[in-house]
Amino acid sequence: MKKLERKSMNSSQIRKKYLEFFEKKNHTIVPSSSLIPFDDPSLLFTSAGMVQFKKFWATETPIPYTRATSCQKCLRAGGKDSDLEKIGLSGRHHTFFEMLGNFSFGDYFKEEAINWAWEFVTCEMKIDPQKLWVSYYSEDHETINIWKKILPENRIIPLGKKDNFWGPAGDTGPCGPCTEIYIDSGIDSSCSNPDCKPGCDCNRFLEFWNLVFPQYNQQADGTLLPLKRRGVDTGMGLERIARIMQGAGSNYETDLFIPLIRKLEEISGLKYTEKTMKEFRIIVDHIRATVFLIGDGVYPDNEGRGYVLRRIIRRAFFQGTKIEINQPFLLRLVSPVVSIFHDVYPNLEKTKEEIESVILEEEKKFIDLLASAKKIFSTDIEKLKNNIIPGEMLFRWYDTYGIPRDLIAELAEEKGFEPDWQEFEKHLKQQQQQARQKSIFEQRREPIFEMSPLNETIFTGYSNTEEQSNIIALYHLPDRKMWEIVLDKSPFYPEKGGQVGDRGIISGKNWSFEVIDSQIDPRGIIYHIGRFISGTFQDVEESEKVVARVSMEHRLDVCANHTATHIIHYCLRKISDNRAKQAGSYVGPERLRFDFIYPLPVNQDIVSLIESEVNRIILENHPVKVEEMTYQKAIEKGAIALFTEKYGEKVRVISIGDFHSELCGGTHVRRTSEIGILKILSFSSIGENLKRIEAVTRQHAYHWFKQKIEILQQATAQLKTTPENLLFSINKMKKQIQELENKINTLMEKASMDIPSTLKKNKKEISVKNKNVSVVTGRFDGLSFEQLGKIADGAASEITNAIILLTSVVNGRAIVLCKITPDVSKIIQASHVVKHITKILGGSGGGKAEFAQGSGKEIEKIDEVISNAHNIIKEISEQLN
RNA sequence: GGGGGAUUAGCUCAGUUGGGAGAGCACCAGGCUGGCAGUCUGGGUGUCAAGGGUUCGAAUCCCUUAUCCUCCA
Repeated sequence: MKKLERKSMNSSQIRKKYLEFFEKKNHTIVPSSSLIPFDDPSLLFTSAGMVQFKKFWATETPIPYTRATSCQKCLRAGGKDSDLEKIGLSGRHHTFFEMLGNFSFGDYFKEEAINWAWEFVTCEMKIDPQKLWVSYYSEDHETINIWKKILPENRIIPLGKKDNFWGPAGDTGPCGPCTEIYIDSGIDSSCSNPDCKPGCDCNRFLEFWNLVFPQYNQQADGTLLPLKRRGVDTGMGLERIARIMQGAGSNYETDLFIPLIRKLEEISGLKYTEKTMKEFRIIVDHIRATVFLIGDGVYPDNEGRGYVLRRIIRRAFFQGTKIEINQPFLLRLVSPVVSIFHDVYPNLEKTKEEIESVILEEEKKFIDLLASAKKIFSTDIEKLKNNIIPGEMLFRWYDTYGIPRDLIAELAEEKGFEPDWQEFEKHLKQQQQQARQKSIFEQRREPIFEMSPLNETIFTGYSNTEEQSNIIALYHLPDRKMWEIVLDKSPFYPEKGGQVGDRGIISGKNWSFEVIDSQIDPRGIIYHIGRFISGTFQDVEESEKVVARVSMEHRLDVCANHTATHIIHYCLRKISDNRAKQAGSYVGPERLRFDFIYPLPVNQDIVSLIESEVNRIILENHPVKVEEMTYQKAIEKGAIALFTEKYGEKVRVISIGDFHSELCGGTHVRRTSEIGILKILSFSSIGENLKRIEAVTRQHAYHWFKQKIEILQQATAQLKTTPENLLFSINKMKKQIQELENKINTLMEKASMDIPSTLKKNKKEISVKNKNVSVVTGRFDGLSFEQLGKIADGAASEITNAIILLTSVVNGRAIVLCKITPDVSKIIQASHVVKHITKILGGSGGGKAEFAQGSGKEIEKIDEVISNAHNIIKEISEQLN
């Protein structure tokens, strides 16, 4: 066997060889960034190695290195590039995977990139060059000329824009041609097409390395301008190269997956065979994604990233039910995943227990959902007249209740029903279109002018709140009726890390502009959003000199709340023995919100303990220090980091006194006493183990106290007492009320003894449709509907064949209530009587056969109506005939 | 970001064209039993998520907000 000439290599060795190879070529080894893109809300997850370097190509601001190499953890499971549906069907796609890459930012280009890639594959990996094919973008002549020097032309395949032209990531930005390297796994795995070659969807040619050459900058109008800092961006899936190096049939039969498959065999009692392959693959793929997502701080949720995680966990669990596992089991796969990766990603070991408990909770919830799904299915299906389930019903199950399609299909088959999937797809498509259209509409932004290229805004707001700068772009936001200004230098802090964007004023020669929000984009450009308060957009000149001034009041409030947030975090950790963990925060000018994971029950005592601790620290007037240092150094010094990793730049560390420090990009007060005072307004549980504290500081706290004290003063004034005696007075009053109520009840009971005699006095016998009926009337002013109803009930239990008609005057209106005993109600209905009577009284009403009510405004007619009731009722019954 | 659904007693949930707020469990009181387990009798403990509107009358219909579930992006 010739295959054995190449030595099998495990995945750790491949990672190491790759990074070392490029390090020798003067690349800086950059650690993998988090799966959650740092400062990039446009992207759901890190989906490629280049994500953390994106802005290095787009801008011309200084960068720490021009060559980099990394092994990046990636997730493609939601948003723009999702592979979720492909998992299990192919042996080469994953939701979570690792991508090896080398990058050039305005340094080397196609020639070196291609030659080094070839050298690595053939010399380091020792792959037989005869088996390698490549593809290139058909219009990229540079690339084909380089390849021609390396391998015969019949193994160099041109492909179109769809396959071999990359980007831009959004509508604008860096993009360029790419070239891909494939391995031919032999004619056996080919499709039947004799013309089979790279680009074909069958299994013969496996693409494993994509070299992208960002060289253009796409403009909003679609034109391609040359990129000044053009470069190289390559990506090789670790799972694919491992498969090749280990001679495996698919990515799943490598050392990255085998231990997981073995464990799953043990749990399910089934073997990994052709029959169970799909389920096994989906489960082991998804558990990796789950472990890494939770490890990077994502929790199951009903929107955004958390929602993607929830779907992944549920899909995996559902596959489990197909191989007859019906209890929580995914958590048992966490340990094997951690064992595979703990060398490369040591933080997994630390969060392992938490990952397990989050997964268990989610599995339990999903089991509940499946149970309720079955209930909904059987109730709805009874309404059907034939055995076809309409698409609308299918869609409602799926869309509203989240019942998985597969489950619907299973249940339907079990009960012998036929789902109309075609109609279902129509509904789904309609929803997709609607969502897409709406989201495009929301983001309309019309440029008035825009300097090119647009560079990262220089942020000066840590030290200054006022800045002389130049205006380099102006946009109109027609949907929000607002404008956006971009400056070359800005003191405005843009919204990030939970802290809201600064507000303030930008003034030019003939205009001034109120900034109500500041935002930042992935390129680091700060947008000042707001309205013109004098002048209009036509008065703004390109490159005009302006003065940008941040609102001090706004900034100070925000700073106080941000530092207060850190102190709350510190106190929570102290009280919980470091078990509390920040899950998110909002730092605005009026209030702050702090969400955290806390595995213990929290009661009011703990909340007030936290509040007094925080205020003690505020009063102790500790200095708040800001330092810049490397990430490594910060962690060594014990700073708390919410985001696990970030590329080699310096990070900011905020320290309070000598007891707490935290990585943070936000703005803070200089000493804790500037916070003034902190009041916790609410403490609530917002989910499984997830708690929320809302608090106010500075004048907002003062106003809170002031308002409460005013209420207290009003209350004491009303009760003619002092705050100290307030509780005593209230208790006394309560007792008095109780006594009074008892008295009233006694009186009512006495009075009600008279009611039957009153009613009897007013009883008249009439004949309706040859049936003897007693008409009983009464007027009890001041009694409510409810009380009249009770009287009517009492009367109805004593008199047979009765029509009871009661009235009263409440708030100047005549209210009417009618009760008719069951046998009589078949002849004449209470609602008819009430409608008729209330009409006479200038009102209306209605109800059911035995009971009805209504009201009218002409109270002077009540007595007449009552004394005439038996006649009126006779009339009604005759009309009905 | 855009849809669909939900929110009713401590918990799980019913509530029909708008017409008197309900069930089971839990809870409280009393009885039976030597004690426990148990059981019988009695008791509803409620801002129908919040606010506004329509109506003689709203848990129910309309609008706004909050929270949760779910689908799509």
